[in-house]
Amino acid sequence: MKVRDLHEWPSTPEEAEAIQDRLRPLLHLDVPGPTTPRTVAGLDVSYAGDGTGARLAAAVVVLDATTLEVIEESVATGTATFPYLPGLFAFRELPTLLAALNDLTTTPDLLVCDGFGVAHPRRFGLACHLGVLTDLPTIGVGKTAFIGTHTDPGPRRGDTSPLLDEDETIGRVLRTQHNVRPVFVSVGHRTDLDTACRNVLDLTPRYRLPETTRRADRLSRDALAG
DNA sequence: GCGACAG
DNA sequence: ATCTTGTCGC
Repeated sequence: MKVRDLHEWPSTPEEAEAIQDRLRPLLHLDVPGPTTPRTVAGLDVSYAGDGTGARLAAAVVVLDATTLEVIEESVATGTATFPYLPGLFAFRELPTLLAALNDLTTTPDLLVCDGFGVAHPRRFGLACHLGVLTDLPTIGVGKTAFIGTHTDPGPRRGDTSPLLDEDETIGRVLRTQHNVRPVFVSVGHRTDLDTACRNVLDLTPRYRLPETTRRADRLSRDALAG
């Protein structure tokens, strides 16, 4: 599929933050999202090593949204060119993820990202960045808290509580399985929070994490190994 | 000023 | 993310 060019690349955290601030106005937020996507892609990255220079493998797995069967897979390997800094996490994974997306013959109706969308210090997490670069609907599904405050949602699958930053709703804490630790859902691009949570529930018939990310996680892990 | 801090 | 044994439970 076609991906927007990565024209400039930051060499300092300050430049990275400036890029986020410059791209943020390109987001389409609170527009109706894909309620019944035909295909959904999961993205994930595995690492070998630490800091800059770590080897990494980025995987994209496209599933049929109805049957959850694999339609297409893509993996790319590379080297981290940016250190891990909370809030700038995307700059570590973006180049390799885009390479994997580029090799896709399919154009997914929705991208499910590891991490956050607008639930981010500058409202521009990985899911937002990938959304602007692909112009596809994207959502972020985080496994642990980042920014914002929340109360625990009820114990049943489908229970939610708002993720708040002051008075602003930046995401939703969503229980995907009964009595299982919830996930953090936030919108990235071209969708709304209700649709995003609906999509995540549709992708979690059995496990805590979306089937898309589980598949991508395995694929990226295997790619690093052999 | 001191911690906390997506993956 | 990754380093890591056994263990409890469906």
